[in-house]
Formats: sequence, C-alpha cells, structure tokens
Amino acid sequence: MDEKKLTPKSVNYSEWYNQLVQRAEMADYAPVRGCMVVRPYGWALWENIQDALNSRFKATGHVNAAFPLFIPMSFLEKEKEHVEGFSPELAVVTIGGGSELEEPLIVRPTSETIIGYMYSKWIQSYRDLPLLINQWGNVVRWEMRTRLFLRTLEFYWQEGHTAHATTEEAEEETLQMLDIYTDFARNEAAVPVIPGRKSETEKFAGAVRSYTIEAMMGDKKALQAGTSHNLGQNFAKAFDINFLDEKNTRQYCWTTSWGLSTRFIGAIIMTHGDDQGLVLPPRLAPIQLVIIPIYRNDDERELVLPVVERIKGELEGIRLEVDDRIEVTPGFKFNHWELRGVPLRMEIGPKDVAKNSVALARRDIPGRDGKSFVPQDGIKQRINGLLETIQANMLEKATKFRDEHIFEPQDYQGFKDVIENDGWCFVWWHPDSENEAKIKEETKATLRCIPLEQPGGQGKCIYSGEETNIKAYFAKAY
RNA sequence: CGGGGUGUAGCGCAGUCGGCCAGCGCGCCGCGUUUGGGACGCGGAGGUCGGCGGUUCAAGUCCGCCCACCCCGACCA
Repeated sequence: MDEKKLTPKSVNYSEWYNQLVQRAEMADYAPVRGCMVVRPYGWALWENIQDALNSRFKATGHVNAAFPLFIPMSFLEKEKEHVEGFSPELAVVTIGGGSELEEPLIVRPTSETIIGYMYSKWIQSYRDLPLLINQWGNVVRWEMRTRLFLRTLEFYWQEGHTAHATTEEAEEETLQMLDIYTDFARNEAAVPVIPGRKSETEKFAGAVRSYTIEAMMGDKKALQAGTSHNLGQNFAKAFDINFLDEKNTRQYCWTTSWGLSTRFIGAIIMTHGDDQGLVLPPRLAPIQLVIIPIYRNDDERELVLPVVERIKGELEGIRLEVDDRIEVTPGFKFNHWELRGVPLRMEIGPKDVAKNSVALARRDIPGRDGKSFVPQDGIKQRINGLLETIQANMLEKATKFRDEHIFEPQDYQGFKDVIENDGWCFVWWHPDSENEAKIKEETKATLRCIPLEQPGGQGKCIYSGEETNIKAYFAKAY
C-alpha cells in the first residue's frame, strides 16, 4: 500500500473523501464522536465563503447579529411541526452551575424560535418591516451517522431570518436568497447547483415552502448545498410576531429563514477533487498561487531567491505563498500543494532566471498539459487571467459532468436503472407523498427538487402515470 | 438503534501453538550528501499493547464484561 497516494475515487469514494479532508488539513476528528475540528486551512476557505456571502447579503439590505446558543425547551414546542422535526436530534442541558435547571435548555439546532421570540418584541409597526437579519454561528443536531463537513453533530453556518408585511414579500425574499445561493455556488465555488422547490416530505420542519440548491458530487450522489424557507405565518403565530398596518389593523408577520453551512466545503471537495487531492476554485482558495523556488546549491539559491522576491512583490492582491522550505524536495512540494488544491503553481529555477521566464502549472489540468513557460514580464496580468480561466474551466467541467449524468427515463423501469447506476433522473412527476415514499423505499432515491426552471408541456408521471406539467429531479443523496 | 469490523509508537500495520528484549514502514530529531514530480546514508527519540477483571509459573496473545472509533443500513443540512 502506497501511503503517499490517496485512495483513488474509483476504488472507494468515501475513503478518498475521508483521507483527503484530513490529509489536506481541512478538518480533523474531535474527541467527541461526530464532532470535527475545522483546521486553519479549512477555516480559511470558510472565511472566504463567508466574505462572498456577506457581501451579497449586505448588498440586499441584510445585517448581521448574534443570538444565543441556548434556547428554552418550551420555545421549540410552540411550533408543532418544528418540534416534531427536531426533537429526535436535540442536545439538552439540564444542569447549570451544578444545579438542576428549572427548565431544560436546548442547544440550538436552528434559531427560528429564539429569533421569533425576539422579533415579537422588536416588531410593532409596519414601519419596522421588513426586518432582515443574518447570523453566523454554530448549531448542534445529534445525528446518528456523521461525516466530516457533510454531517457533524456541531456545524457552522449562517442563518438568515426575515420578517415581512406580506406573503408576496416573504416569498420574494425566499426566492431572492435562493438566487443568491445559486449565484454564489456557481460563480464563487464553481459548483453548478440546481435551484428548486422541495417536496412536502422533504421540506423544513415548520415551513410552508422550502427551496434548495442541489449539487451533484463526484460519485453522482446529490447534496443539498443550501436552503431557503418561506415560513408563512407559522412562526409568527407561534411567537406572536405581529404589527399594526397602515389601516391600524393587527397582522401577523410573514417570515423566512435561509441557511448555508460548512457542509458546502464538502460540496466543493466532492465537486472538484481528484485523485491528487483538492482542487479549489480560485475565487475561494485560501492560497491562489504557490511559488516554488528551485535550486541545487547555494550559488543557484542566491540567483533564484531575489527573482522570487521580486516577482512576489509584483503580485500584490493575489493570495500567494512561497514554499522556500529547504528540508523537502521540489517534487514533494508539488504533491503537497496539489493535495491542498492550490489553483496555480509557479516554479522559478536557474533556467527561468536565465530566460527571464517562469513555469506555471494549473491544478485543474494535471500533468504536462497544464504546464506552461511564460515570460516574467506582465506576470500579474497573466496570473489573474489564468485564475479566471481556471475558475471558468472548473465550472464548465463540473457542469458537463453533472449534465452527463442526468437522464430522462420514460418509464419506471428506466428510472430504476438510472438510479441503480447513481445517475439523476429528471422526470414528469405528479406530486404525491405516498408515491414519493414508495420510490424511496424501492430505489433509495429521493425527490431532490422541483426545479424553478420548468421545461413546460405535459407528460405522464413516472410513477403514477397521471398527467402532469411538473418535472422533478430524483437521485440518491447524502 | 440493527448488521459488520477495528483498537499495539504521531500515522499505517505485523506479532504463529501463550514463552525470554514488543517489531516493521512512514513520519519525527541530529549530522552529511541531495534538490525542475513524493531523495539517500548514518545515528537517535518515541509504547499503560483501548479499559477493568479472570485463567496461568508466564498474557499483546486465552476467557468475561465494558468503552471507543470506523464501515453498511434506518434518520437527517
């Protein structure tokens, strides 16, 4: 067994994923089952995700705040579906400061309830609306089976919570945020997601309508990468979030919530990663460029290092690192940074100094094909251009892979064949929770989403045969 | 919570029918030679063999109980 090489994706996909996450120093297992430590490199990626989302949230009028980790148990019980959905996975605190608490506290699994409680205090008038608050934080859900980033007992996320005067406005907000997630996923992470609506069975506990962005991973399984919920007046009624409108009539608010978590890091890993390791999209990569000086002796070192320093100085604004370690060879460094998914590598050796050039290697195109020798003049422009090219190529590649594995079977047998081979099905669907459950039982596929973009026309439901004008995606999912 | 598996150095593992000083590879530390795709030599450091109990002259090895983690299911972002 070659310990230097990752287990190839084709041999064992989950083994590949687990090894990669740990070896690339994204995350590590914590002493408590199902908990993870997000390591600095993984957190740097998360910070870039945060920046990309924050700028979008703020541009659409949202502000950040922080709500408490502990929520009175009774809060959860105020919304019937919500409590049913979350009860099985709650962590409950019963002792504080050595004595039994009068009311148990739950560690938040999500914050609709406590934020709803605060909103009822803060909202009096239609003039207080809309209220558009987001928070970055951690939540706890006591899951049975966990996997680094994809499902951990504790995870980090952002959750936006908004209150509106009308149902139309709430729906508009819900869809706007879904759109922001879609844009973020495609243009920052190069993850080509499909935005759509969740079925009744798959929707958030307590929501009227749930929307999702669904992504296809390298093993062709689906991953819910972000959600946006229209909560109607469910939480407004449970927490008495009301206001006086222009006509002095008391009205319940219409609320929304939307979230995207560290799970998205898993999506990036499984969308782009290869057998060499991570492949990170330039726009989010903590390190966009690594420079590796190459020399055989002190003389060459003296020759090369000043050039490295000069070029580094010219590359302001590009997130770069110079790997000048002397204890490992260049070959080792190549593998080291490929494992970590750095989009671009620059090699500068004696030959380059002599020719006034550098060698550039693209992470998205492995091997010789991705390597080029370019002049040192105008290097910054060239690198910025290449980073953009890589970003675009990654999206294109992922989109192509996704589309090649989406099929439109015409009958249920064909449907089963596709699912058997882990492809996605895009099929006519007559919404029916019982049939949906049967499909899940018979094929393990779930209804991923009813995409916002519908092809139009009519067809017969893949399961019931009933006429319908709705098409939906089915797939095995994480 | 059901099924399967694994706990021996930081990581990956070997350790036969119970036997003498518990080993190998990688990594780590020191010195030297190397350096354009995972370098090599020499010298070192590192162990409560998951825990508790039992059998035995003798336990990493056999028996019992417990714990933890991983994989596959059911459940979920």
